[in-house]
Amino acid sequence: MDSEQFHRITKALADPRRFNILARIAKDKEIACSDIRCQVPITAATLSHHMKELANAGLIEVRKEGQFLHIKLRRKIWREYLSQLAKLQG
Amino acid sequence: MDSEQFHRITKALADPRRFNILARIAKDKEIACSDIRCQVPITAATLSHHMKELANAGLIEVRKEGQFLHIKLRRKIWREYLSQLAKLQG
DNA sequence: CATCTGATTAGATGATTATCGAAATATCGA
DNA sequence: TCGATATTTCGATAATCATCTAATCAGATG
Repeated sequence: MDSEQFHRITKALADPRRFNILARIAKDKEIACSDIRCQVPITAATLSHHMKELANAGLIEVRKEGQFLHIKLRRKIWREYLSQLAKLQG
Repeated sequence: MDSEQFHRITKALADPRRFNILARIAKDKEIACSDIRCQVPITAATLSHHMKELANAGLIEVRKEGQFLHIKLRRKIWREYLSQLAKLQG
């Protein structure tokens, strides 16, 4: 993972609301965007914005099925991010 | 670690310059603020600001000795943060 | 005491960004 | 085709924040 992506991820996590959304995504193998909206009080516009940030950071995989978006955590990237962070410790 | 501190940490890491400073701190057992300034091009005011953010997040321990500040990574906190992050993975 | 050096504070500026409402786009079902 | 639902885009606003300069504080040393 290059340092650019690393920092994009770090910034993507920095907003608490966005982090919580990501945590929600991580709970399931896959979740629909509309399901997230049922569980988190948030406007569609704002959720769309956060999704774009998470996708931009490479943290999620987005699959479109009809009207719906299905979201998955990219667990391999997440593990890479964690091991990158762990390097700080020496 | 409560969620408030967790989010303070994620925000503290979100600025690349500040993250790099933290990484520099982590490299040594302890480092003087003035040494950091020799190694990173940054004004004293900005460095002071970043130190405050890192301290506020609980990531560093600050020891004053005469005119100098000596900075240490709080490795226990860092480990706690990592393991908190790892919980996302399930 | 005068001065130098390290660090903080205050105040200002510019950039980024989270948020929303409204309009637009897309897909489905009747 | 019409209406309902899901999502995106646009435009605006408000808040946050990184950065700097200048001024100040604190400790060391002459």
